Amino acid sequence: MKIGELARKTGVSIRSLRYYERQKLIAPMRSDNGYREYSLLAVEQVKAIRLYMNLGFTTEQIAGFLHCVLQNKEAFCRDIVPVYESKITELDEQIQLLAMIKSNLEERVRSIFEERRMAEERAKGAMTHDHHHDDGR
DNA sequence: TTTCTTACA
DNA sequence: TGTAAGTA
Repeated sequence: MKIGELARKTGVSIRSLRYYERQKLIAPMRSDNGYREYSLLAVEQVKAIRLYMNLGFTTEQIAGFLHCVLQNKEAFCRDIVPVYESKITELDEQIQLLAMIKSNLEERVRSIFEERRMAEERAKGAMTHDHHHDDGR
């Protein structure tokens, strides 16, 4: 099938399909006219690629274990485990970073309300205490 | 009409 | 990733 058909069957844009090829995730043949010719396997291949990209893996990482995954259904791919583990630690780091950003924002909100309270206190105090301001003379 | 490559208001 | 350009 040609790229247009594969795009329809997978829901992936033609642009992305060509990009995957550049990233060595798929290797379609070329017909005489230079058009990419995909086998029927391409459909599941692209779906697998989408799956791993959605899990946050880079195209480079995917290129590494894709073959094994497509044939052995992931269970017997030995070199895929370390990739998963590194991804997990990476996620832990991101979680920590996000936690810091979150607490930072929370702190900002607290200080805003704090300042507001102080300002309101000052305004209330000014009204109760009959302050006579001299005009200078 | 579809696909190809290259390049970017 | 989309899209325009100029082909084959």
